[in-house]
Amino acid sequence: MKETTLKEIAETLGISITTVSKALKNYPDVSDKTRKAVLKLAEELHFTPNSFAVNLRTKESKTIGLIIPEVVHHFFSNVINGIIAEAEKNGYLVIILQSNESLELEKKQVALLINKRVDGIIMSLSNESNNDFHIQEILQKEIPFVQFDKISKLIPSSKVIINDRKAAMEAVQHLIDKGCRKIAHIRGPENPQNAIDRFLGYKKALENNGIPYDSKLVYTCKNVTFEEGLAFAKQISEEHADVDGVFVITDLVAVGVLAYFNEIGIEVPNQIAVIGFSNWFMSQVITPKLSTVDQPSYEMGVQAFTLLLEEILCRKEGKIFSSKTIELETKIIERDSSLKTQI
Amino acid sequence: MKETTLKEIAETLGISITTVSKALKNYPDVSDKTRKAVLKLAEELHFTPNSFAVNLRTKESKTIGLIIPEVVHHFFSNVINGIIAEAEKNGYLVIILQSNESLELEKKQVALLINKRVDGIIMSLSNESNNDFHIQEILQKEIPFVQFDKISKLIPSSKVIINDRKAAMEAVQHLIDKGCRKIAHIRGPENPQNAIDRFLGYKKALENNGIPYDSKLVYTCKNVTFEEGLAFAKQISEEHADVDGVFVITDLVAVGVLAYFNEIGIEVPNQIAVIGFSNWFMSQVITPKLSTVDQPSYEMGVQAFTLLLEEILCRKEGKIFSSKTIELETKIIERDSSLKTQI
DNA sequence: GAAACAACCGAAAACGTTTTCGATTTTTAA
DNA sequence: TTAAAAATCGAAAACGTTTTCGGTTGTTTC
Repeated sequence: MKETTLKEIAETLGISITTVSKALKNYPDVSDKTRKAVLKLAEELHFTPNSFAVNLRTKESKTIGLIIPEVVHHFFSNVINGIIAEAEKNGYLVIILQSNESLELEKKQVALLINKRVDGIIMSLSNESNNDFHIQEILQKEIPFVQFDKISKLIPSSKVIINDRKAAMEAVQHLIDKGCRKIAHIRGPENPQNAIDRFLGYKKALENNGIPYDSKLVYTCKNVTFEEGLAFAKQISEEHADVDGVFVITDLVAVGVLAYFNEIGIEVPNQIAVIGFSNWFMSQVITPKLSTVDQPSYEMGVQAFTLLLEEILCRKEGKIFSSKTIELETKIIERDSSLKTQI
Repeated sequence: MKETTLKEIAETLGISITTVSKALKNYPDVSDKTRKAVLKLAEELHFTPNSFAVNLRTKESKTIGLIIPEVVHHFFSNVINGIIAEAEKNGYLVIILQSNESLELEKKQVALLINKRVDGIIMSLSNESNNDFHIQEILQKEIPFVQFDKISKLIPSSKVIINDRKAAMEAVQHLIDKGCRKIAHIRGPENPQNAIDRFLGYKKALENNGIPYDSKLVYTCKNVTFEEGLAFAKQISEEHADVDGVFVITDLVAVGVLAYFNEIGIEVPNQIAVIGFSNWFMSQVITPKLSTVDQPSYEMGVQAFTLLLEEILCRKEGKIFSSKTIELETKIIERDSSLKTQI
């Protein structure tokens, strides 16, 4: 089960290790004759360079790390998909870790990746996270770093984002256009920038249309789950019988809202219209089909890796790197849950 | 940005690299005094061993590879979750690759992982795959290897599976118990063992109940998608108006079936009952709620890694390894789509 | 025929760690 | 006091690759 090495090839061919290595890497100072011989033998013996040795020598592993809050999540698994695909296309492999929305864990994961000496890190912050020490360490060690989705503006790095504020504004405007006048908002936790931005977009849309903002109509998720959707839908229907529209932080929660409304016989969309966010697959198969905001998740993954690779290559050449932010387009998906037939 | 090395510590302390290394690894032949000094300085300089060098020297990377057909899939992302969690608990990281159900790609991914010299590989085969050369290579190089979910019985390796035949039989029996007498089956592709086994379970259940098997009632998916669910539901309703139950290979397809039946006004479950497989999250939020077979996906991931680790450790000690198969329990989840109120 | 040049090759260092084995010092036993 | 045993240390090899730099041929030019 011995792996073939340069040394073996060199010895059977009666030449030096150096020449073998150069032949395989197409250095100009090796004759065609020996190059051919080396290539032939290498092929026969199924030679592949020992990546451990290559890593040590070149100080790079062609591996990147990805930290996300949760793998089992339609949005994130799509992003993973994009990152893996683009990474592979460029000869990189991806190590995936989960923070489970815990700052504690997130710190540990970062430490693990730094220890592994990955060539770069892509990350969506956990809810509690901000510009903490573990992030500082990444930056200070000049490890290429890209944030996406849940980012912190305080962290100077490349970012791939959407315009959450604008997208939320459009979503709420859509509800208003369909005739809603008293719109509740189920928002995400306090901390993450995108929860804040979506909330601001909600407020702005109301303002644009001369609808007074009422903080009692805003409900704040803690864990952003289906169950919270159920619970808040109950609260809304009990506390504000005249609400005629709900804008929900993400589809998973919105589906909970629909489930509750279905159960107690509140008619969606005519009595209360609902719009979600992210365009999860399930939103098109539930009844009524959920209107939502489409987020280009796969594309976000692709772009995140692309930015990371730029930084990796730039730093490798010793140049100073200046970070970039890419903002991708979102799109309102109109489905049944917001299409009131009567006003 | 220089990383601290053993050499640095050795020089500032005026001792040898050997001693520093031994002190850090608690070798017995270093005095308490020097050990303390080394530990203290290492702490101060934030020393962490260069993993590239460690890999080269120890010939292991504490990294495993995972190849699955598709990340964006409720079942697989749950398995990923279990594998990552258990791996991390044991000091291993996970590289994830997708085969996209393509044998071609799968071969490439295996080659990549072998090249990276991962310590082991966990894999769910693509539909086209069988005991091909790339798998042979894994076994022949004695790389620890575990199959799960879509396995090939021809490949001698550890496996984590469910009893698909039994589970399918129970699912169909459930339909029969609820009053179904003419049951269609939407099955998976020809090749994969679990599609075959579920089909056999379907047949067996009919036989057990004296219901004649009719091959015209069996529809075969190619890509196992929502859209195929829609299409086959249409076919079933048009070709066999008297079908009163459908057993579907997996929830994603079953949801397509429900969507079509909902659309054209076929009443589920009273007119046609439906049961799926895998217990996807979405099956509990659609209308009617989908009855299904619960598969312990997270646990499968945990067990898969556990088996892999066993093999890694066993081989490390040079012992010969004998593979194991773990079969996990499934459970029928009764929901609305199969609970006929009239027969 | 000498000088200049090109073409080809290899020795050796380096990457940073782990581990064997022999050397030295210190302690214990007699 | 001396011999044996224990405690402590370090030199060196090894893992397999990449790359620099100098050396040896052979070829061209005047």
